[in-house]
Amino acid sequence: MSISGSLERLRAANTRAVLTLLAGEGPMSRADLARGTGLSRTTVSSLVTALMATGQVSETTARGKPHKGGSGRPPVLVTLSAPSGCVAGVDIGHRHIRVAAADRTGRILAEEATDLDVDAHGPGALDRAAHMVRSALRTAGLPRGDLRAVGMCVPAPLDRRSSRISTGILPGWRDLPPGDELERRLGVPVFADNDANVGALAELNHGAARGMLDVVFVKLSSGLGAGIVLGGRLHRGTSGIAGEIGHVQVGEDGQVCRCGNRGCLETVVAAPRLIGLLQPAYDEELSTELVRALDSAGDAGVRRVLSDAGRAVGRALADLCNSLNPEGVVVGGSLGPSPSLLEGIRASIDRYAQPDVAASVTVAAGQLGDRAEITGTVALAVAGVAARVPA
Amino acid sequence: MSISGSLERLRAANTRAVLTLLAGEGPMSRADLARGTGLSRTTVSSLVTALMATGQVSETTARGKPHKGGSGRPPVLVTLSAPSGCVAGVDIGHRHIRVAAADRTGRILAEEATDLDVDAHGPGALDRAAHMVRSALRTAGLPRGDLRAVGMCVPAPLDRRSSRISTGILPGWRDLPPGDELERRLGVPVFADNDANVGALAELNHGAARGMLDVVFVKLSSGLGAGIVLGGRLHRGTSGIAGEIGHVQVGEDGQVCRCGNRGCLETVVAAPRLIGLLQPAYDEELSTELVRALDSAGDAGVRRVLSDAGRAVGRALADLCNSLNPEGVVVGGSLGPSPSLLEGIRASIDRYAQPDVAASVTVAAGQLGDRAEITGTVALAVAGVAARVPA
DNA sequence: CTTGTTTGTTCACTTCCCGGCGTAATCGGT
DNA sequence: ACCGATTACGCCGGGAAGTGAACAAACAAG
Repeated sequence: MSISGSLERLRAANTRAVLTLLAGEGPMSRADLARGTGLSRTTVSSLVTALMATGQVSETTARGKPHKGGSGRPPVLVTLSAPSGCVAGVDIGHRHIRVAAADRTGRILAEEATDLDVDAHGPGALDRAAHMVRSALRTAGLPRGDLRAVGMCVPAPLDRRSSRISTGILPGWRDLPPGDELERRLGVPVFADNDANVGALAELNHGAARGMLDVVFVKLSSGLGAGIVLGGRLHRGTSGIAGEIGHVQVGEDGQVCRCGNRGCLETVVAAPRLIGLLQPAYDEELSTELVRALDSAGDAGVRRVLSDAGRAVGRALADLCNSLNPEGVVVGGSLGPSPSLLEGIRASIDRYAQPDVAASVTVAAGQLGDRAEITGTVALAVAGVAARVPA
Repeated sequence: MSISGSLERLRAANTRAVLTLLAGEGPMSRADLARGTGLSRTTVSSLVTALMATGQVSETTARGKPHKGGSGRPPVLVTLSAPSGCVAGVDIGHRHIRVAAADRTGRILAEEATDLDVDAHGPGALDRAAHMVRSALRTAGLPRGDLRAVGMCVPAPLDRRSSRISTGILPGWRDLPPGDELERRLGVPVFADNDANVGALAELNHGAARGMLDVVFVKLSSGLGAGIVLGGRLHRGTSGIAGEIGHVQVGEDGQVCRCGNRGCLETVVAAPRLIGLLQPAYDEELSTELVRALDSAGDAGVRRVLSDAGRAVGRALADLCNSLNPEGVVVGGSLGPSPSLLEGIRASIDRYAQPDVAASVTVAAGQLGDRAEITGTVALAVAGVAARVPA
């Protein structure tokens, strides 16, 4: 009836301490683990033998170097064995679906992508996604039964309470809880979130935001969204729709936005609109990749447009930085790495944010490019599995 | 050499669990404590006897009612004995100093206030504050040696790393770390923070934001600042200067602000400026109190000005709500409770924030009025003492 | 007065962690 | 090649903490 005893919880806590230390630092000796956790060597030994019995860790055959330069018995390194089973990630964009199969450390083993007009109707896209997951598992040589969890993202805010897509941003997805739907199709737990949030998670774990505690990740592509990391954890807000930075109003009489308001920042800086601005001046058909290339090459028109867009985004970010005083701003999405965009953002932050706030924030491009989302969904799935009891 | 053993830490953790439960729920029986903490009655008994030996809790003479309506041995309630020693709070504003002496539960026993031009020079104000603390202790009949810690706030952002006041907002306080200075004068630990932050803490603990996890507390008085609570904890940012909502630019060619920019929101809505707008139309000299009274009485001019100010603030808050998706917005400061101001804020949030964000946020006036800060500084001191080992 | 219920305590037992001792393995010096 | 120094690891006994069962105490209801 009552919760399991405190002593067992203590042991569990110590076990977790050992495992996280091991996860963070890589293979180590028992003695090092003892030093790192503050536990005694005896206890660590006991924990490690228990963990070896359940197969969660194993000893490395390769002997490590003695502790401190000098002599001594060489330690036996104990290493985290890759947990059994696998996970998958599903990145659903406006115009693409991308899936990945990965082991439970987050290493991606197979990947698939399709171009597809996702917006139009949801069920078909979800069928397709489920199919791609199964296919990716096959390519990676993983039996379907090994799948433990799936992470997914959609390019729209997701209400955590109804698990529905908030507001009519994505037509054809009304009243369709994407997580539940995919879960029904695949038969394993699905963790769904917004694309900017998983992007932030990816950059936080493996990208430009590694080690930062307070970071704002902005994603600029078809839309404009932000994933906000505070205290090292994703901030989702009361109803889970935090990060809607794209709907700051920048002009009373601006273009009408899909959200229903007028003059939203998103209508000014979204990639399609920027391309629309530039296209008349170029012969070839522009794409975001081409625009980025032209920017790196120093094309004046592109630089001007991207710099202006950066300034507009930076204006909103400056306000947000004043409020949150973050350590970093990471810019992702298809246009994220453009130098002019970054410069524009930096300039606006320097201009509009408080001097001390501006001085303490780093502005950097995302390191994961268009694979940020899929990396993040995999991380979401890995975290989701780890949160359950390891049984 | 090594850290104290895990077992002792376990007992300490369980003791803390009992204490916090007791602090949250008030006097309870040992059996209830066992149910609440998940520990066994036996363990709780053991912990309680230990706590009674050190005098941290005591049994109430008044017997409680049996657990569930029916019969049974009546429980003997154990209650948190007011911890020995006391704390003090120091609220430093632009034009006043207010101090309070309180017991370690946060109950205020004596209070003093002075009007004083604090901005001009820091050292004098700090001397004065230290003097007032000693005086308040005397009035409360507390020996000076009982003072364990002091919480204080200043009306300016405070850099946590240098513990200095950030930027030249407060002239005469440059390079003067207020916390350290007061600590030197009083000889006990001083925990210093920004006024909006402690206000948020106060409303969170004892006011309008009780029980909320994500709240934005805005303080509108001489300046405009925000204290941001996320996940039930104050968010201070990387360098501790989060919440600078007053320096959102609302007009390129606005008035020059003390922060160095032009057109900051603060220059438009700060109380002195609002009073300056209204004064010409009134015979008597206006004060914030009078303005609030006129607003409640339905004075058209005041309502218009406050409503416009609310809309301006609400505009900035709407953007922040879009980013953070909080549960509540609490408006404090001398003009906080004005109905027109609140209406204006609510209207702007409804207009400019995403519909789902606006729908999930409550806008309310602070409940603590001009005593929010002093309550918060006391809470800061209480928390600061509790964080140390109870020895 | 008896019965039932809830509380709080005592006791025997288990779980867990720690320190010390002994053994294993390697390095550097002679 | 040998020997001390150093580090790593396992085993054993001791101590600390928590738990369940049993028991006395205090009341309400019948």
